[in-house]
Amino acid sequence: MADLLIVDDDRELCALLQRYLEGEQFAVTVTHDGEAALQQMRRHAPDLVLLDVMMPGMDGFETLRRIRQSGDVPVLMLTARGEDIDRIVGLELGADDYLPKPFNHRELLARIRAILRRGGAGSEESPVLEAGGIRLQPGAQQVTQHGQVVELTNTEFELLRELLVHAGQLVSRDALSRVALGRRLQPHDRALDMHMSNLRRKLGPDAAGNPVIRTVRGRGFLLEKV
Amino acid sequence: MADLLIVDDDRELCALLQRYLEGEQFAVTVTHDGEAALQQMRRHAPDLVLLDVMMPGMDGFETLRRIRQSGDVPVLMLTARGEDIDRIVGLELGADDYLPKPFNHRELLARIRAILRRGGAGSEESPVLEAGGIRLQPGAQQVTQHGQVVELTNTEFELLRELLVHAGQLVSRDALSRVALGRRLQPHDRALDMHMSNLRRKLGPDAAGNPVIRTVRGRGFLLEKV
DNA sequence: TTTTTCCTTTACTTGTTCTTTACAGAACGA
DNA sequence: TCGTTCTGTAAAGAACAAGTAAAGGAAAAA
Repeated sequence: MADLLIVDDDRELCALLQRYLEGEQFAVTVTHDGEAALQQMRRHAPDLVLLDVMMPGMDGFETLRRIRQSGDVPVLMLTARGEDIDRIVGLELGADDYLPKPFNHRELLARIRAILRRGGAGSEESPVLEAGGIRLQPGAQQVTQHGQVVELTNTEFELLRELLVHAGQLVSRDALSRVALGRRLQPHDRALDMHMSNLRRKLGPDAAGNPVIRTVRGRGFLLEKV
Repeated sequence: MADLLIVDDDRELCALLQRYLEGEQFAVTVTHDGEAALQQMRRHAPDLVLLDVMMPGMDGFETLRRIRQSGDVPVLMLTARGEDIDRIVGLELGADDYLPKPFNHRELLARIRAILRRGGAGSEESPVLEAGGIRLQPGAQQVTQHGQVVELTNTEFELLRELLVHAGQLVSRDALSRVALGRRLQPHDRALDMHMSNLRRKLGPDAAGNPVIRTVRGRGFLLEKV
């Protein structure tokens, strides 16, 4: 199956990941810094790189830049928080996806498979998401609704992205919080609701006057596919 | 059904949990420290481990680390609320979920089921259930009857789901109570009847004027397959 | 620096949902 | 038939989740 290269200075985490991913039938190589990663890649080109952002020495961004100079292998960034996501995923650096730490291993697996599935050769722009008259271009960090540009903040963008990825499907509050806010949902944390509120205000109701994003009380939200 | 392993030094709590979960048709094994848990797992691999964090001797973190060295059975951590939650759930330690103590049975049950479901078959999209002109889409959290959307509360939704899963077959009152309300049916507990009543009102009678959900006195209910 | 933008928190409001209580009618057994 | 038990449902209220205005705060931009 596919060759993965993990780059992370946390050796314990690497070992854990390696064991888990090997159990999933991947061939896994591990390095603990950017230099070693680049060397390893010269020896053998992996199908996908899992790259930590926070590393001593050459950090994830710099490593990614160097990786990009020599090829277009798909890269999945492991980030500490929700911030900097645009720079990571955007064209500027050209990562294929990111996953905020801490993440669930099943989630990681899903993303790895998604990346491998969609490109093989990578280098393609992440796919445009579209549903209910809303069009989201991940690379351009831009959203249009019926052709009109909608200005969103990063958090709103991530929220909408997650809802679009699962258009028509329920997305739990916790999942949204983790993806957009980079943390698990705490009791009494109303930040998610505020972002949701702002997002809805910017999107406005659909043709029938209903909100585009449906609330499922006690469970989460979902974007109507229409 | 599924095998659970409970690891907690509080024997009283263990006994309580065991009784409850066995009532829910789980096969439950109990150990009171990490060593015993690992031994037990070597004898027989459970489908899910409920692991207390605070234990004398090897604590929950260490036990989890050891569990992870030998496989990736799902683990639900029982923890005091507060810090470390990220470390617990994140990949660093690799728990699948956590539940702050004290917790109620219903919540525990929901989380256990969620973990087992997601691990079971990578079932991203659960199948649409259909019978008697009623169509229930679990992912979209939506029910339609003859094409018309029927607005249901979560409890009503769970009741209907259970009836649809066993369409044409008797479902006991106790089973319904446990699935939808998260508790055994108590004497004089009329909540289930109220939800049934509301559900029936929302669904209305079928073409022949009969209720869609038939009562079997002293036993339970069943949804006519038609 | 100041300004601006964005995220989060607080506080309040609203509306929904679940449960309990109470009573009436139906089904059952004797 | 009569009394008992079970079920249906109306009504009330308790508990709770979600929407959002406004203010505080932090970080980026000017």
